Amino acid sequence: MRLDPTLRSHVLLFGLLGGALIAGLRFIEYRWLVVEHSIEIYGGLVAALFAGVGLWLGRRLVHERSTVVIRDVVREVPVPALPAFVRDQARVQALGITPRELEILELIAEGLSTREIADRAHVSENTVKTHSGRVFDKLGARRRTQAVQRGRELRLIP
Amino acid sequence: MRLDPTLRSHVLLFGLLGGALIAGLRFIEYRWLVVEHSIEIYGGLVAALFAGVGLWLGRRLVHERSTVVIRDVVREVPVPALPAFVRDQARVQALGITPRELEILELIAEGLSTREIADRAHVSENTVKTHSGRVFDKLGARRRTQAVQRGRELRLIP
DNA sequence: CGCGAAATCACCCGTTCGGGTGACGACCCG
DNA sequence: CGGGTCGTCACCCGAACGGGTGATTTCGCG
Repeated sequence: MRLDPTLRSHVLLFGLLGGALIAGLRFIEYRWLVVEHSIEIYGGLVAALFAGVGLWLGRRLVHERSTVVIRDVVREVPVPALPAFVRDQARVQALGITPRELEILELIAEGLSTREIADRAHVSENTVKTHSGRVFDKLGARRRTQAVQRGRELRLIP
Repeated sequence: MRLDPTLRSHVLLFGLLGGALIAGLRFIEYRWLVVEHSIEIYGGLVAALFAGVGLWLGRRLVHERSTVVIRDVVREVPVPALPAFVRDQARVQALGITPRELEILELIAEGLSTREIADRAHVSENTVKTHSGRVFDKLGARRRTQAVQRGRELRLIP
């Protein structure tokens, strides 16, 4: 199992935080204890600090970034991590949608034309049209956009 | 400014946590300090505990609940927080997309046909076509589905 | 083996879409 | 007042789409 860059950076982050924690604790220990400060203040500070770190990490973990290109301008935009889309397999079967049909539906949702889908899926345009026609039928959709809409709300596609 | 129930419960939660913290600290102080334990262990425990609490809270805050009705049974289910869609107004302006165009884009995203959009917006089909054409242009899209795709990833539409 | 489901491709035909151009009124701003 | 933006509508035309029918191949299952 490989570590992707993001995960690795998180691990690295934790390591650094651990190191900083140890160092910080030692420092605080010497500084504060010798001047007879209350253990409560010390504990409270540490607690607040780490609650904050936890909060920050929590938000960080559920956010992603993605690059988009518009008019030849590449930019990186924060995107709310749609928490790991899970297909409603039960509904797929209930509607009798085949894997290939689902695949074509996904490509449609990506905004591709029939020709582009045909190229990407290595089939003829006619084949794409039959697949899409069938999936429209099963979804009760009359248009591509409607099929995509339905597909989303039925959790068939992300 | 009114406090909605969710926010109020969060405030309450924080209050309780605060109380528990104080009590816990006192308890630990007496228990541990008298037996001459290391301040580092104590601090580490508190830190870990509150990092955990922070993490938990962080995840909690970005999740919503919504009521759904399935076969006449109302139940409250956790929902992967679609963090209350907020339109990227800056990008709307940057792309020079007008309110009307945005409106038509939304209706397209709902899977409506040109005719249906015309009816819903109380304008002629031709008008819808000019609006959609313009918005396609500004989004660099060639198809409805592509426009919807771009609109979503740019946070122009939900 | 034969049946059915899935995938593939073809052809036709009517509708919808996208793209281009032009035009007109309302409104705001300098 | 004149220019700019926005919204509205029209017409045209080629490309894309959807809907229907039919046909072939492959594959698993009984």
